[in-house]
Amino acid sequence: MAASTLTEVAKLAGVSPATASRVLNGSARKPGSDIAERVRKAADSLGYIPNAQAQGLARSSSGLIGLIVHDIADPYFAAIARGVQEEARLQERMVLLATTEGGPKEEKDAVAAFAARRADSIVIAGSRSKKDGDDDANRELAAELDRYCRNGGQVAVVGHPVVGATALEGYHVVNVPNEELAATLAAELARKHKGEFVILGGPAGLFTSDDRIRGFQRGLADAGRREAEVLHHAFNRSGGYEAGVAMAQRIKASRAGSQNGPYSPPRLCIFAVNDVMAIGMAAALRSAGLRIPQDAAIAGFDDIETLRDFRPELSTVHLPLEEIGRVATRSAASPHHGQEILQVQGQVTLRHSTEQPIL
Amino acid sequence: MAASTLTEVAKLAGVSPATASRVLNGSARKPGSDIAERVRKAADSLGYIPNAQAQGLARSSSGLIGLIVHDIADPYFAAIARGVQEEARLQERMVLLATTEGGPKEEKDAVAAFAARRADSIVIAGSRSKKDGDDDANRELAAELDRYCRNGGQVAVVGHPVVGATALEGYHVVNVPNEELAATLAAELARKHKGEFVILGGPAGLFTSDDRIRGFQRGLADAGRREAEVLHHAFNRSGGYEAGVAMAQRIKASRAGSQNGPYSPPRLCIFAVNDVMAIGMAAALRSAGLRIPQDAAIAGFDDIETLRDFRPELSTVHLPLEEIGRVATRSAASPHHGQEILQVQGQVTLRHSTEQPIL
DNA sequence: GTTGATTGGGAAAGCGCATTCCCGTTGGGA
DNA sequence: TCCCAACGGGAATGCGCTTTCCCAATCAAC
Repeated sequence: MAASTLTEVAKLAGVSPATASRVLNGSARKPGSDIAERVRKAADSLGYIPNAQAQGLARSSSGLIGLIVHDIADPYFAAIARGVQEEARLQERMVLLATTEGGPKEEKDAVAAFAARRADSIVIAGSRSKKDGDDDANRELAAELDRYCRNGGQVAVVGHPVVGATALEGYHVVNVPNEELAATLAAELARKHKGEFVILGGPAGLFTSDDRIRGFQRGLADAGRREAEVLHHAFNRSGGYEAGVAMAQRIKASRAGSQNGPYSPPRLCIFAVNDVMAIGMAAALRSAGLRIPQDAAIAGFDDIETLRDFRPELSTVHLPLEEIGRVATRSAASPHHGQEILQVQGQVTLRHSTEQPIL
Repeated sequence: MAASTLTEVAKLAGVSPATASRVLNGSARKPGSDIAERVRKAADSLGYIPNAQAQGLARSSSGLIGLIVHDIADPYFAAIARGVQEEARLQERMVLLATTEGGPKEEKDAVAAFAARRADSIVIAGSRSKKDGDDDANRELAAELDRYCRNGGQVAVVGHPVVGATALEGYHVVNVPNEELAATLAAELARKHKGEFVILGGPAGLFTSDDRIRGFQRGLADAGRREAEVLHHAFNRSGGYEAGVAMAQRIKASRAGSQNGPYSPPRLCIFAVNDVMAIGMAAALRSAGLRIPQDAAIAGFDDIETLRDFRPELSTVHLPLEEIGRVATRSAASPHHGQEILQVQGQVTLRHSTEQPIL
């Protein structure tokens, strides 16, 4: 038995398909209550489920929201996805998921796929990047997005405007003040921490990472501190761990070199551009026998919920991730004239991982 | 400018829509190469993107996979979702996401929505439950699933057959040996741990939770140990934390009561039915000043990746979550005659949180 | 050279629904 | 009582695509 159609319902109820449609799928015209009742009963008895594809075709809109993330298992994206999902439910739409591992090529494909499905709006949560060799793909991505917008689609981007987007109509940007927050974090750390700083960044060219690095350096400079060395590693836990292995050796070496004096060399403060990298770093240092914050201070960024139970508690910058997802999705639902820019607030949150060791 | 259509492409290329369709959208019949070339060029110059809704309508299949989870931000579900997503990409399909908070009513709605969108298959990752008052909703869910299957849909369920499902055609069950693994865990713990056991479960009626509780009790019994007390709390971190607050008091009280003797009362071993509950419990105990594993041993279930960096390292049962997602999705893609049952393997993994304190 | 098989393209019929347009009824105002 | 407006329902069209069916042309075989 194939799924029953509107026509079958209409026939059973003894009315025309038009009337059945009006009764069942919220039209402006409301048929008489007796007829409506009959139709509804017929639909019920047949177990009628409207064919969303046909509906979408007819009214050219799909009730779909496309969500683009790097990796749904990354808690950062998972949190945003939850916000998107919540808001989607309010809008009575469904979320279509695409993961891209951060590649512009994959992002372009995802946008095309969403466009093909006539998604009402697209939320891009994954940060864009500008690596060498990505130029072409980025251009294509921008072209694809422009086309999507010209066709009436709405695009909400988290964190950063799309590079090279020419059409402004239909673009919504949820601006995350990465740079400012990183600067504030640097300022606060500089006040308490007198040693050197090292920045553990993602791949060069990744906007989110670059912004946070730039902000942190600026904060250091404003506090009259030297520019920090920058390490580039993968934007995930492994990247942090890998960096941590090297870092541990370095810390130990520098200690060994100054064994003659009564004071150990000044403690390093490591700023990882996101929490999972910070955790990777911390894990590597710990397994090398170093203690945090005694042997090195560590700060992250994002304030991932699952990591709140990590010890020592991680100093970080709180970002309202779910809220970001909600805001992006909401804004994309209400077509705005011209490009819309939304702000969200973050909050520097110092915890135990950057505390002063008690001497 | 609206998105261009197949007809427009055909017109520009000077062929019929039928031919254009055959060229662009993989049909069995391959038009001549010169014509194909012309069509492809036309499509390219117009930036043609096939309308997936129309395609879906015409060939009555959508290229969509519906995924049902309780909460996408829960790392357990996020990991499964990643597996689903990976496999979906291989199948060249997209993932439609629905979150239900575990409510049968919401699950039914999600299934209906997927059916409306003519999803090719549905993966249900969230465990079903059988609480009082859920009976009606569960029946409706089963009915909805049955209908979906009768209409040719494929359903893959993780962990547990759907209660009350009558149609067997189109059902795939990825069987997670929760009970056996919990029993093994209990056996291994019983060998090392001589004190009392307490089980921290989810809400009564939640299958996953109930299975693990039952298995653990069986394991204890087989080892000749007393049945463990069972606590029921929310199936997430807060539930664990809440239970932990009470537990901390209890442990302290029992200590105070036996201050006269030289030995402190035997250490408790707490089995939480999932990792996030275990973490919540651990956090609560810790903030009450208790140490793990010295003051209480804790074990979880699932082996959530993000929690690997938690200290003390959590004893748990490893589940190949991504693999589970992949397997479920793969199996749902290949219509099976009758009900298909798949097995996945878990692995008891003892770590520091249940180690013997050094006396 | 004729016939039958095969190929390659087009015309047309849906897929299931929304919606416009049309027509028959009814109700109210003059 | 008559006319016009408003209403309530149905027929028909089209959304964009796939696919069946049909037809003309080409080819091989006899």
